[in-house]
Amino acid sequence: MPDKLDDVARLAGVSAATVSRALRGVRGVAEGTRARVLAAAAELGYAVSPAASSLATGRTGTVGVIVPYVDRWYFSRIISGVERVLREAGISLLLYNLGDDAGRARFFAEFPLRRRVDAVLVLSLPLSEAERAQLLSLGAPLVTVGTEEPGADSVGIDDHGAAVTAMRHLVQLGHREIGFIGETAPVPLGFTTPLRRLAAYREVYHAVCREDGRAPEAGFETGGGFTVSGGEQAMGTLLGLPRRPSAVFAASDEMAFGALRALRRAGLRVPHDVSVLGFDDHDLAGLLELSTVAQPVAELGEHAGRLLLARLSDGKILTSPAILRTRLVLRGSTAPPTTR
Amino acid sequence: MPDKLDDVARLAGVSAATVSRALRGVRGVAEGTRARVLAAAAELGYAVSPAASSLATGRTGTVGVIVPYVDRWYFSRIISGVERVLREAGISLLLYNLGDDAGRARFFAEFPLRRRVDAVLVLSLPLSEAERAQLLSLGAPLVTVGTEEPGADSVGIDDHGAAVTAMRHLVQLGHREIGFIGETAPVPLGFTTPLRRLAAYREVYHAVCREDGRAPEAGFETGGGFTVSGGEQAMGTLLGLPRRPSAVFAASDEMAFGALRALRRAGLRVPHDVSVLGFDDHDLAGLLELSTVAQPVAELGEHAGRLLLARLSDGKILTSPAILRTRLVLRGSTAPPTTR
DNA sequence: CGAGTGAATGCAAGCGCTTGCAACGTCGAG
DNA sequence: CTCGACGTTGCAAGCGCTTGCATTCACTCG
Repeated sequence: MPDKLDDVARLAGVSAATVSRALRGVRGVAEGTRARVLAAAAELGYAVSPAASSLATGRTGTVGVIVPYVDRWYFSRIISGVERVLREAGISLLLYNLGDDAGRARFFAEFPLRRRVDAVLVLSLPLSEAERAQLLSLGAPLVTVGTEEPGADSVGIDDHGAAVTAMRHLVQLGHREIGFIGETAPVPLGFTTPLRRLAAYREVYHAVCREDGRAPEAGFETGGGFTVSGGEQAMGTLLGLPRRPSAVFAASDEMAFGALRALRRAGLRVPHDVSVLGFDDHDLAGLLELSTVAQPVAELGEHAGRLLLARLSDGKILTSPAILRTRLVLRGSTAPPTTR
Repeated sequence: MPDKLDDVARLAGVSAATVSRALRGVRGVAEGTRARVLAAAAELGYAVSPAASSLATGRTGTVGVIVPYVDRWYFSRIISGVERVLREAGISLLLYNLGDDAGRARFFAEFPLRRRVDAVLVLSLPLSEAERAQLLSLGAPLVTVGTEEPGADSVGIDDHGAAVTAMRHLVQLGHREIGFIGETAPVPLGFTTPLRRLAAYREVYHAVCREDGRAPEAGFETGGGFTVSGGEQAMGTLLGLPRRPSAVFAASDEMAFGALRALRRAGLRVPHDVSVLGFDDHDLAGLLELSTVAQPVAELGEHAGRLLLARLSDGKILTSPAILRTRLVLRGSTAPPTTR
């Protein structure tokens, strides 16, 4: 039984319509009246009912954020960034965590954000034709981070370019035998980021092999599931190979951490025996002296938030995706190979 | 212009009232009718408008989750756990990130969840009298994780007991000079968890000092802000002390990680020169061979989710908080002190 | 001085659902 | 055969806002 618009109206001595207008700052209300209304509202501690307002206007003051995982470093940072800018704009954030293919299927089947949000943000998730259509059918702006979708604004980094730079660094150090830890097909949830990093790896590694006049080692491409333990296993696989790589490029720092562990357990020293290069610049990368590709994760989130706000107010969609800069951070895990 | 209840009603050849009842599974609708309605709704891809429904019933199908940070390991895991169980129950999660005191003040001033949620979950945040009153004034169930509040259900761990166990482990190994890395007053956002762990530290450490007939080193209590870099600095402080501790108990793994780094930089070996014990069992604790107190973070979140659902359906509040078990995980960062 | 103008305000009709109550069979019991 | 009970369904009144349109009023201008 909280107060309603009418209570405020009565207290301020005006009609409900005027209160509504005054509270929302709509023009057409005399200054004095507005002040009186505001005072009355403050006195009663009144706040409009989002449900009623939403029913009347069709707007919800809420955006839906769809994430594959919330408890991974990358995603939690992005969410944090988005949340910050939305909160400052007075917009609430409805969080939907997919988790896996089943969760994803359920989400799109039930589609809980129907009529619940004014805009949607999708993180790192390439959409199927049907999913995109479904999302767009909401008639709400769609923004993506890390993927590009027709009809959506997007922010991201140049995954391919960044990975090529990373690989070139290893090559320049003198490495010719470079392993990769990423994701093996089928990639969970259809992520394309791992594929882009893999493609960059291949491009550089295969070029090196061509120069050396030999075939690329097929076994050098391993999957680590973007987790520490996955990375550890993948490194184990790499170490079991007849021809061992002298350097490893991991598509995420967390996998690189796992690789470091596997190496340590195997009694190998980094970077003396094997160089390791990661991707992300995770909080702990510095701690572990991991060389890596830094990407501005918090900024990605904030930028996405700003894109949402922009789309919410003017609705225009940017023609090209915003690409944020990455940079190679060299620490102690990469060095020239030692001849063995 | 999505379909509305009436469209479904027309298609099914019944009244809107019947559709409403059929869709929600309310008793009092003939089986055949219900089937027809469901079919019609499916055919149109109809879904009720949450706003309208909420306006009519007063329920929102949403719970608000208030967190101090989303991008810290502990919180992101909890959120993930909560989200999972809520999602399975078809409930949406509105996320509010406080960030700092200013954000907290703003949150309670604007109080955006007023009339937006059916229940509220507060993570790790001790509430002021006023804040608690404000939250309870929503008339919605309140659940907390990591704190206890009158009028709220809660889940947590036995921080004090767990920390005492951790400290005793160090003592049993033979350590008498034990440093602490936690939070120094004023604790940000008024967290009490750091204080409980500090109290446990003192209890054990002071007892040891009494046995040895000497005064506790005041400088042994340092603050690391629950971050890696904070932990690193704190360890630096500890190392600068005239009498250096032979073991350090960090109130979080992330601070322990920082401590490890400071030690490595100082050229000291763990556990040979200094033992380090953390708290959390962070994903990377294994990687760094950190001995720690494991707490079931995901379970805390899931339990909180279940508590919310229970409160949402029957409204009864548990008399006592649920305490989940912790356990000491011994890895390679703790060992008996070496006489120097 | 009257008509015209524009700003400020109020009226009332929705927005799309839920739900108490009435209406309408149908059926079994008396 | 009548009546009451019961299971189904529909009616219509909200739920608390927003907003197009009408109204009122104070001015300005010719």
